[in-house]
Amino acid sequence: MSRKLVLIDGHSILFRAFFGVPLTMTAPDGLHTNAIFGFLNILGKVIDEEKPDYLAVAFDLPEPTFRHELYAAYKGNRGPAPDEFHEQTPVMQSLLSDMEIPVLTVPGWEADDILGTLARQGEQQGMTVSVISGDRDLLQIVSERTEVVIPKTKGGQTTYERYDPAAVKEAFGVTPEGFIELKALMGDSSDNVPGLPGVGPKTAARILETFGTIENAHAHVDEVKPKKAMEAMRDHYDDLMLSLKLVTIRTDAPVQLDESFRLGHLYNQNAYETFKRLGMKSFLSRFEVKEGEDSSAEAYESITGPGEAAKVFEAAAASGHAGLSVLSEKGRVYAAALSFGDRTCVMLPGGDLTEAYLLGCVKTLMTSGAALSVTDAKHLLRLVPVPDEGRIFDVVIASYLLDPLKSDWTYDTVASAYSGVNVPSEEELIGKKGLLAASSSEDFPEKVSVLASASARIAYRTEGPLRGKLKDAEMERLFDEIEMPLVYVLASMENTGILASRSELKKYSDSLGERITELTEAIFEAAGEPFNIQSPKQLGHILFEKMGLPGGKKTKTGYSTAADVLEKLSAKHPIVKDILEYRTLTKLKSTYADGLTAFIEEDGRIRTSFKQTVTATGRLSSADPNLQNIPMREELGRLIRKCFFPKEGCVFVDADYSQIELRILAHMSGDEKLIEAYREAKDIHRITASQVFHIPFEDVTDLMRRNAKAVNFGIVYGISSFGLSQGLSISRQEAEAYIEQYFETYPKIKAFLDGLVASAKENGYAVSLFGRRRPIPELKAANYMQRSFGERAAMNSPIQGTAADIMKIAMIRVSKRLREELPEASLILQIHDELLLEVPEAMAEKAREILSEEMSHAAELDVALETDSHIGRNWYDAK
DNA sequence: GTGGTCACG
DNA sequence: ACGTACGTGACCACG
Repeated sequence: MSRKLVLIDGHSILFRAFFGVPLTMTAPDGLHTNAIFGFLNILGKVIDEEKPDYLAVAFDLPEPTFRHELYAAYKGNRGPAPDEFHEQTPVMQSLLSDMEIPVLTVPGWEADDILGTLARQGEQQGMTVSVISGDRDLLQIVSERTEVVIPKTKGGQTTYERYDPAAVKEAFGVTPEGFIELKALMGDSSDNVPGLPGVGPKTAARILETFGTIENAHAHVDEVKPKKAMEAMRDHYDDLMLSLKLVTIRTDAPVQLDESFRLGHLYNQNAYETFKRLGMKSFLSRFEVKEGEDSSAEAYESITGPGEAAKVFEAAAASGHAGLSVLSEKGRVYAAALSFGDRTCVMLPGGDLTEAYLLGCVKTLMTSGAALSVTDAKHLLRLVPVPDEGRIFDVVIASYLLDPLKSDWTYDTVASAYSGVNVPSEEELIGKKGLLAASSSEDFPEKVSVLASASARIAYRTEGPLRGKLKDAEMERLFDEIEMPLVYVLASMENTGILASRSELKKYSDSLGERITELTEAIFEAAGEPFNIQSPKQLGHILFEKMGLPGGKKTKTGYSTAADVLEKLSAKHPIVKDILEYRTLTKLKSTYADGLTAFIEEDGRIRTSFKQTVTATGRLSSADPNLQNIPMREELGRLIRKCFFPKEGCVFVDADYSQIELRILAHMSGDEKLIEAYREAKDIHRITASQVFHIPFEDVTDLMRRNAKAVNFGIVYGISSFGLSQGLSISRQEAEAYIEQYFETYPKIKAFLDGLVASAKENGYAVSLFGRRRPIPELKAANYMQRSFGERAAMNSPIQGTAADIMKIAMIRVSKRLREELPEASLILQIHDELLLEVPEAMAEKAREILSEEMSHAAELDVALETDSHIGRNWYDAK
């Protein structure tokens, strides 16, 4: 069986549906949904009957295409469709996207061209193709492998007119290619094609039957009958040729049929929510699970006694593989669930079954050697810290690796993506405020049981498919050898936390407060009135309207008051400097001094949450609070770091990679000159300046070095002359010259970056050295800005992603070495290229050796990975 | 909830 | 002509 491609002419089907379904149908918000409803009915039927392997829908853009411009003289007589129709088009497109169906629009190209192009590509790839359209305009692309299907609705029954080459011949007396000429002759008023005056379908068919082609008919124009047609052809042949061009569907549109067209999970969580929002209840039955029902967990067994629980845990261990979910908050257990074989068992602590007993069972299971599937391994490991020996598979992390652009993976979204079932989300069950807040409600036991059992069951069920997908995507090792081992490290880091001094933060905050008061008074004085300095709107009004400073407007909402704008104004009026200082100080006070104080727990420590499934590139992120953006660049802010200190008897040991991303670039590009520069182990920015500007190393000025450094940054970010000009405050032309000189000096880097973009365009994703993928859908965008962004991301992601991979490897190895050799030392923070340890003072040097060694050797590249390390009594001194 | 701003790598 | 450097998270104002 060859693969089946179904292509849908979106506008024409939606338009048909609009007139086929009464206009009375609306969403709760009043949006008409009749056309959407009709479209979905047709779509459902098409999928059931055609059983496509690949599916896409093409739409016209509202902009004029070149053909319309070409024939601007002819006024189309297609009456404007009502607003009730137009309002449904974007909603339809977004719903299709939710259903993971590619929606194709290309500026300057009509949907017909997109469909024709994809149909031909499908044929070339050996597929059979069905094009679903509401009209016959597409009949010319019918071939041995491509049919056109036109749905007809009669009395609520949908039937199909199917056209293969024979059916076209039978209905119109011409071949599909001949259909082009037929249409050119007879014209098509709805498409602004004039045709020959006085020539209708009959005459047109007769001419083609007699002469075969228009060209041949023209060659024998005297023989063309009737006379009227003869004269028309003789006098309007040029117009006819234009018509021919106009009606020919092109097959060279800039679209590419690939695996992204494969039919996926139409009825997923996103689509479910959109259907609900649109009030289209009748489609909800297509989802495997209705709201509130949880067939994925089948019926769960409630286990109430310790003996019974122990047996369940034993049975789960004996089965070799189980899904496990332990719901807990602040160390308090609310439920545990186990899913294995066809059983799903839920245990709520209380009565005979104590929390401690349950935790004992969980721990035994985790160290039993059984394979465990979970939806939040880090949470489990924080509750039950076990050494990295078990076989734990976190289905959320696996889902993230497969689609890192979706940053909010949770068990319910994993369920809809990889098991095809829909389960209620945690928020739907217990609300946003957490388990403790929900525990007072009457139906809490049922809700928490559903939550735990669904989570355990989903984990158990989706591990298989996810592992298969990881393997297909060549990310199995990344998952097994980096991401999962890292979870243990992160759990331990989070549990450890970092000490922060309440009193020092208070002192710092108060001193900022005093200065802020002074500045506020000075600013009000200068402005002549009090106002909210923190409101960009009010500030813009004062500066640019009342005080008349030259305000280059920037944002959509009004004047920009961003620091780079204000800095240019700082010479014009003293108030500007005060405002900039006010900004800095209030930021430091509210976000850091006061903000962090609120996170200090009873034992004096702050525990951040390291997020492993958020970034597009594979980096970690830190939240609640974010400890990865503690001030550093300015001295005043940097002082906050003195408020972070190690516990009694300990010191901080800190190490950071030296220009890891540039070194990765040198390695991956294989550029000998850059590699050699690193081998010489000199100041890399200075070397770059010396090589790019052809100046002896010793003669490089600070300005040259600064420029070279900015270029190096730019290269890593995915260079653009505009970006570099911004970064250096120079003209675009100068920036362009720098880039050109840089690429002349390091030709392999240019080739490497070009290759990254080409490869990402071909595959749809960028890849790191360790196989981490980052999809870049923007590369296909018609919009220049979006596409350029995609190209920069294609250059940056492999570099940033590789750096993230290497740091993760280093963390795993450092953690292991410390556990074996310095068990009293703790890894406590990661800041992208930096690690911070808390170490008993006597072992500081040893810890520093381990840290530098493992970071440097986390990957063996063609250039050494060097680190800078420090020891200090607080974070400020350790940097 | 979104946009503007700014802290970090 | 267009108008951005890559990757994050937190706070504030405002509708």
